[in-house]
Amino acid sequence: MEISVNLSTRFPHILSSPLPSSFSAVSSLPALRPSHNSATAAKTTITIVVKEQTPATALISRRNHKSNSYLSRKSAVLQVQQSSDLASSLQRFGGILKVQDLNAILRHFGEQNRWPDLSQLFNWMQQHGKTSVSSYSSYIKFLGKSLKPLKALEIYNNITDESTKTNVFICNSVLSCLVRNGKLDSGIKLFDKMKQNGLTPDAVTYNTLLTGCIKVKRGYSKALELVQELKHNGLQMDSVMYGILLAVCAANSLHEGAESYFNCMKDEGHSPNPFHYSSLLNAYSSVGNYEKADELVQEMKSSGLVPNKVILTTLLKVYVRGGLFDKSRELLAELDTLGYAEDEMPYCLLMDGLAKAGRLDEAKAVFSELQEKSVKSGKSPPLDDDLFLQDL
DNA sequence: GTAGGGTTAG
Repeated sequence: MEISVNLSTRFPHILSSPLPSSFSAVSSLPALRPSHNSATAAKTTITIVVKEQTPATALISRRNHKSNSYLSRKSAVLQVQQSSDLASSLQRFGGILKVQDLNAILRHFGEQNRWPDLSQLFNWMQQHGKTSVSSYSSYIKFLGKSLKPLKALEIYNNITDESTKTNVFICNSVLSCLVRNGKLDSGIKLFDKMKQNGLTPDAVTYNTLLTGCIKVKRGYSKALELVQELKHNGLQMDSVMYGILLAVCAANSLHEGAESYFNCMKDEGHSPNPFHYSSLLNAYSSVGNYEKADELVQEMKSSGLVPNKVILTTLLKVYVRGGLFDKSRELLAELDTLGYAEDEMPYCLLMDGLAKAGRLDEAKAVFSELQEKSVKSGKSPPLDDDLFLQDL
């Protein structure tokens, strides 16, 4: 079938109107671009060949339409991401961007640590009603990364919709933000409120809070309470959870507890990874139990894992704590050979142990060795949990 | 079309 259309009037209208869905246009639309020279344009007759739609061509048509729309949105996403003037580019492209596109830009800003752009975009999205659960969970996560837990709480507290406020992704994101910034007590208090409001916590929720127990006073007992609660809620311990618990035990010098979790984990069929091994080793270091440490490293090798820098440094710590200074020096030499002694940590471990044992000359000798090499150092201390409780 | 993970020093 072939029809002729006389485009004598109202070009823009014709061009902006979609063809009936039962037809697919074969002609090239750019040829229809209206001319400002109305004298010539008015006489233009264009032949459009149309074919009856079959299910197959209908599918292709939909795909092309979807693809074109996707491409233009994708282009707009890039324009906004690369724009030096976010406000004007949002004004220009914001209209065609879907919430998922804006979320992608939001994540991009977050991954690039572009904090001012991140907040500006989120504000725009809120003002234009273009947010979803994902927008909140991403934005709050990045507020945590940029050390702005108060801002995250403000965003969360301003959510009025009940189901959004108890959405597990958003709740986990807020709790993670607090824990990441050293606010475990505030996090646990907020967690209780969230449950009262209807949150059903999942394994991620508990792992998030358990992580906060590692570097905190009374962390072990808090962790035990959380474990009891998650089991009561029918959730199961997983490999990650065991990893966190081992770290909690190690941080509290509880080598028996660590051993017990390690064995439980294996009994339940989880294979320990280097993180599990290093935490248990670290727990052994608190009592200088080098026999068990050596045994564990052997077991690790037998399972096919190669001891890495952290494992060997932790083993050094065990030897030092156990007073095995000759063995320690041998291991330090091995670390050096492997290129694992480029920072000051292993030297500090050995010097500290020697000094505490009153072997100052030997400690000084290690210090001289350290000075001869170009070693690196540096790490900032974490933040304190201060006035957060009163905000909750 | 979103959230979470554990390791080494003082």
